[in-house]
Amino acid sequence: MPQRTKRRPLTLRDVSEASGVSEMTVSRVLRNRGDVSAATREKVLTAAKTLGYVPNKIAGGLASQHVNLVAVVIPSLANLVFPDVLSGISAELDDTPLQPVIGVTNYSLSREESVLYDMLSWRPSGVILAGLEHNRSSRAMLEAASVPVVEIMDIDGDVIDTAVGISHLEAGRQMAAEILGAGYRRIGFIGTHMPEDHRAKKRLAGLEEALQHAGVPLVAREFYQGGSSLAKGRELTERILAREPDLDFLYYSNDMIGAGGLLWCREQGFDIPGKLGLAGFNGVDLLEGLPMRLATTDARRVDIGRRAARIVAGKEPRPEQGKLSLAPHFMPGDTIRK
Amino acid sequence: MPQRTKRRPLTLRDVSEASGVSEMTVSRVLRNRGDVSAATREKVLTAAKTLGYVPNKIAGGLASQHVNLVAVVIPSLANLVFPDVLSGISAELDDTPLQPVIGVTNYSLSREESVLYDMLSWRPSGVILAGLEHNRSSRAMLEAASVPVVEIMDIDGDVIDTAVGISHLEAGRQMAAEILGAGYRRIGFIGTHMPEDHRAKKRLAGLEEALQHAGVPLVAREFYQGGSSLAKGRELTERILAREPDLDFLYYSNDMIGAGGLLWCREQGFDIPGKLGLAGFNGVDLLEGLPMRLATTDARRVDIGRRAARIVAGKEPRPEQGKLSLAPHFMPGDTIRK
DNA sequence: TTGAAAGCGCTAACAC
DNA sequence: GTGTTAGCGCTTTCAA
Repeated sequence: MPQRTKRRPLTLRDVSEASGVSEMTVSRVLRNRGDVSAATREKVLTAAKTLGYVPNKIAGGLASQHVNLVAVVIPSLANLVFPDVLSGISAELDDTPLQPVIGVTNYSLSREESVLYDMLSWRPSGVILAGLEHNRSSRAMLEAASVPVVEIMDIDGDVIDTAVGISHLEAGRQMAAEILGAGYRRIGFIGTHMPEDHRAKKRLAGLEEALQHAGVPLVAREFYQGGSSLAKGRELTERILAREPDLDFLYYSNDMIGAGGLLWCREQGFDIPGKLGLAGFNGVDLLEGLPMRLATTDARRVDIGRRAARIVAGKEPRPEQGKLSLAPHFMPGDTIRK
Repeated sequence: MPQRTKRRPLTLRDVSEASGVSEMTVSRVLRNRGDVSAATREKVLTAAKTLGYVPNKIAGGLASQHVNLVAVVIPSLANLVFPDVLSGISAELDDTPLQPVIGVTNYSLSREESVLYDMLSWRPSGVILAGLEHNRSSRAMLEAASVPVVEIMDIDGDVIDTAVGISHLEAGRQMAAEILGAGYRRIGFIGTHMPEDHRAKKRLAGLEEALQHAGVPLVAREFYQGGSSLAKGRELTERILAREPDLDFLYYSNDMIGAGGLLWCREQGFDIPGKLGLAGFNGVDLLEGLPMRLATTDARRVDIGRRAARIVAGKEPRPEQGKLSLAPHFMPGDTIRK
């Protein structure tokens, strides 16, 4: 085994010495800035490659007073929706110098605060974060950061700088219209325990508002804690139907539990969508390939990621009033009567 | 709208002036280093909070010559397995000063190289990256970085510094033993097109080796490109059974396509596990809640994340030979005969 | 087209 | 327990 002395990390100076070109010019070459003759350029590039030099962005960032990072703060990676948002962001950032850095809050506002603090201490060029609900310190930090801040997923509420998302209130209303239009009248809702999930809460509010407007009460609600899974969907569906056997429609707060409910109902021999209609929310890919396609609302996740990234990157202007509202898109699937 | 002058970002100096304490002592307080009297401490903290000061880690990192970041490089976030690995990493890093920074390669070695280059330019304290297959430049960079490098998921191959994972060869052999032990003899394999997926390739090799050893040939293979989904699983299952209708076992390279196959086979009325056995790989949560539990191998994702993080954090020593091998765990489910 | 000087905001090392 | 000094590795600015 070779005696592996702990190398001093390489610096610009090493490349400068190896190439016989000043540090400044080496720096120019490595960043493609300013005019450098082809010959010097070549020398520098060769030297850098030979040495295996990797520039130190810490020093660079300090000197230039800016850093090409975009802080992206989301509640969870386990939730199927966020990878989609991230892929939209990456796609749009790919042809810019900006790079996303992901932080995860686990749906906790205080964790969000500390994640933001850590990320802002790297002085990113922009921030993208999920939701409009943040604690006071987080809002203060974001305002003090004086970089673009884009809140995503939701537009129903107060915006710090810019919001890109759908109206979940509207999504709830839209679903109510579809449910009522299809003739269902005894409707139940299944969702996460509310304090944590502001967007589901807004959808429920939109649903109830529209139902009430039509004189149709929401018959039952069932809430759960923790992550979503097919198993949870089965369990909650069984429970709500045990309590209220004559329900004719179940609106789930996400596709995963909706799919679990769907599988369970089919096994029980329910007539879907004839006697019982079902709908979820998000429009995740997972639904393709289930025995029946669950009705759902496409929450425009990839688009949201893209547009947010475009705004942070300066590819498109900040929308008027700071809100960019995308339209939630109802997808009928096979689990709601035509 | 208030005239919002572009503020100069706050510095230590501002806190120093506001509190009447030297910059150095302010720095000490903010980092909990060295002895500072309770009184000064209080003054500093108050001043910092009032101003809304967020330390500049770029400057800090440059001065201290180190940065509490761990680069985590994975192929994809859409793949259900990586969020699990990441949660293991986070869990173990949570009580250390280290923070994970995620980079995504989209299963491309050249993209891996550029992601590594970018991450190493931040001079992280350690690197965790998926797989043992990297291009020459990537290996060179990692070796030159002189920080702990932990390759995860796989241990069948050459290690740069440390590897934490399971043997996929062994997982394939183990599955072969289970399949043969249950009496299946006409076995097919369904998986991703190989060049991209080294670990699936190793499982297939392990499977074939063990089958061959028992004098049982692998009857059919079906490969696909792109992401995994239930729909893809259905499609491939239909195709392989159209070609080879007398197969009595299907081994899938992951649970998602396995689950799709399972759903399809049930709809076709196949007798599972009687006439046809099925197994996937990974042991993802998704499987709970399907009509039948797919047989699978638990790939120890969370444990892998934890152990890798522990090694990077110095909580546990680098294993001998640089390889930490966890045992893949067969889970029979309901789709293989007892 | 190239180079020299100054300094980004913080912390290590040492003095008091 | 607190302060002073020097300097981390780059880029900005300006001069040549």
